[in-house]
Amino acid sequence: MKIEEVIKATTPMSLPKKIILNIMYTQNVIGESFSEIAKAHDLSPEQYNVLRILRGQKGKPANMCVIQERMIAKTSNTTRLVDKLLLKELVTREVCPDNRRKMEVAITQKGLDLLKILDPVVDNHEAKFCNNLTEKEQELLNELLEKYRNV
Amino acid sequence: MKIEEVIKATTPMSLPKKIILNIMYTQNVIGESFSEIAKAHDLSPEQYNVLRILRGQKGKPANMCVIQERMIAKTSNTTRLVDKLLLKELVTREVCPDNRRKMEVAITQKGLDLLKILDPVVDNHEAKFCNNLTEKEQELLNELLEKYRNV
DNA sequence: CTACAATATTTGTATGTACAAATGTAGTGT
DNA sequence: ACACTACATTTGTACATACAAATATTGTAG
Repeated sequence: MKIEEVIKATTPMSLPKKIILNIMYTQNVIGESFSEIAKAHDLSPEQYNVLRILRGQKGKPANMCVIQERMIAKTSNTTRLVDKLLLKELVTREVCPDNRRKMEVAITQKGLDLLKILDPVVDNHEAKFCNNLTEKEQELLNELLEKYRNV
Repeated sequence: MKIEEVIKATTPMSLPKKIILNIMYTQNVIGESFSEIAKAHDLSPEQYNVLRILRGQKGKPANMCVIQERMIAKTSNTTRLVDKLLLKELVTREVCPDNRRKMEVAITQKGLDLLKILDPVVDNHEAKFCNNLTEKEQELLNELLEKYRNV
């Protein structure tokens, strides 16, 4: 469906407006699809995101500001996200011995196991949207998005 | 900046994953930029969205479900969005005489005036991101996004 | 006409987000 | 040592979102 039909526009729109709406709406479609996946395992998308970042640390714990800077939505409240993950025993949180201002957050085995289960589901979710595009088109889309974003 | 640098990825990612993260992150960048614009006029992005939909009605009032289906984020709570706009006297809300289950929401002159002020700012915001792309590339990006989304 | 399903909207509740202020710790200059 | 600034995180508050349940109205089958 074209974006004009999605929002049932009555008058023609400029190309820049169509692109913006298309990106906003596409993100929404992706986000809702991913929400379902995460929710089925009692995670919010942002909680999943934190777990993924912690696994990327390969054993090393991450402190709060490291997590924050690696998140997609930079304005999330990391403290409360980690609180929720703690309750589910998917992460640990300890004061950093070298610098007591910092916290060391690490993923637990239970957290790693959960990610392992989710991996193929997430891969499939990511691949699903690319089904209609050739490899060449995928590369092009990726390049255009980066060019577009870097104002 | 490439998306790998944005999220400071340590290991290489698949193209489908890069595209998804790129769309999510780009939406975030656009959204935060637009939030500032809306906020400067005491509107949330979704409140602006409702006003824009109501103006598109060209005088005809819209009922709640019409507003809902034209919004980008379909899960917003339209009742409470309209509540906020009512308080600012940017819209009116009345029971529909033909069907008392429905509400008729219409934009006021004050609302139209506000949109008029915002129009050039929003146009500029939309155009800004396209600056790096040729007309041809813009068309291509738009087409690829629609192809991508329609799973 | 009555009971029941369908439609349109509102409300309640839990959760998430945005942002400012507060807290606690570390580094720096005097 | 002292005051001061910078840093890292947490907390408070208002607002937004997700989703189920409640309310009110209309349409419909028997």
